[in-house]
Amino acid sequence: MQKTSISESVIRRLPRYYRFLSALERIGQERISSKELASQLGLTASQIRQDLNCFGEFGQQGYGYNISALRKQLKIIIGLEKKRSAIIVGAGNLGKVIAANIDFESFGFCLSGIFDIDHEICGKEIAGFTVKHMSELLSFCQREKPFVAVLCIPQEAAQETADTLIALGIKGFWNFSHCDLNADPEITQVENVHLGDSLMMLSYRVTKNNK
Amino acid sequence: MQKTSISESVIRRLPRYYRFLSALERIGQERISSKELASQLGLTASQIRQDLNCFGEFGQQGYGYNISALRKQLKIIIGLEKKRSAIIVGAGNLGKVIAANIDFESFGFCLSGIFDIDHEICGKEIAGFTVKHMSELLSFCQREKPFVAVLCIPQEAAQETADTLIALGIKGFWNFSHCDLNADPEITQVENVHLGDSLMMLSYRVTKNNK
DNA sequence: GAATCTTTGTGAATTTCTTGACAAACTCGC
DNA sequence: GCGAGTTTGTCAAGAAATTCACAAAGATTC
Repeated sequence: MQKTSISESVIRRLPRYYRFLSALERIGQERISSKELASQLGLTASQIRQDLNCFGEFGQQGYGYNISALRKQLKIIIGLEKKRSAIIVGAGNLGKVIAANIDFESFGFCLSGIFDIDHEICGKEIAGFTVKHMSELLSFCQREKPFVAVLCIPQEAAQETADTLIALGIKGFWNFSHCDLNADPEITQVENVHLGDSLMMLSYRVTKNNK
Repeated sequence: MQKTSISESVIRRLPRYYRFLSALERIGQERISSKELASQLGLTASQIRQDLNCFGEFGQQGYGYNISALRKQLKIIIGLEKKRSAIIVGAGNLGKVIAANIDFESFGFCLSGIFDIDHEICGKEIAGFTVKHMSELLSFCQREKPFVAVLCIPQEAAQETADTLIALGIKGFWNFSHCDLNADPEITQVENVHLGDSLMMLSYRVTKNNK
């Protein structure tokens, strides 16, 4: 299906396509051409066709793309039809908000546990889960085999915790810990979220625009 | 100072450089070569030198870069020494966490107000601010001239609210509203944060890696 | 202070990404 | 069911980003 190794640039655009097609499907639209899609997303038609063709031929000449069929394909490509077990490590402010507000099911995961090192927090209930202590990680992982971990811990602890989790079989990290994790990309995938970086980019742009 | 228009790819790397140099400064390191920096960041030395040279000549042959001097320059380039007024619009779960956990001062901004449309929420105190009702936006903006707005509202309301804020003089958006805002890039800067997209990219990668 | 070593800044080469162009294939209206 | 109109998939051209390579300049050693 996949023609050759997919570039980062293409991968970054996939969620946007998926999101947009979902919105179109919701309002009941049936078909769309690459040209129309491009104009709505601010891209070129050529780029969209090129991107989609990395994964297969989903369109039809003279017709365009069937929105719900294409969305379904993208869903499979991105892996969203899976329900991979995810745990949250670190139940501070951020951990809590993520537990309560991210609909993991929509993104190919299913939340299966929340852990923290602080005994004060353990035992409390968050988003329907009782927070467990980190010392229970080993037995939990052996039993439940979680696939990914959401790291919401201080950066000092992040790499060490990540290494432990990798040893316990974790295959991916959604990392909110203000640092860039090291992990063998053949084995473990890392998606770093740096809100600070994002805010700095905004700062750069408004600065540049208002010199 | 700036040689030519800076590409997106370079801009995306700037915060990472800044973050890393800050960490080096904190542990008391004085100098670093592009080679060493590259190996620690997983980039090439050439790329780092090329990137930095977009903004000036900060290094010295045979020595490398002085960490605290370079950090200071980056701070200016990114605009972090400014203290631009920022407001949060939408004081739900996400708005609250951002208000409480983002150190705006470190990123070139200074939080000056929090707004919500829900009368239940207005009047409550968050991060030292009393939440104001949206109807007070006009007079607040005329008085305080906030520079950027953090949008933490449902996507249905996002574009309309953004348009209102642009009319009130807002020059940048840090947009958490699950949609891509439209705005004239000559006037208004938009930094969209899509946690869902980020999680989808993780899903894609772990899927691909475990077929 | 001379010789060697290190490292920058930069022009050119290379690689990657995006856009343009068009034949082939399908749709749609009559 | 025919002809005009659309739109795809793809190859090639063009643009952009990254890497290479090296002269020039300062650091370091003896």
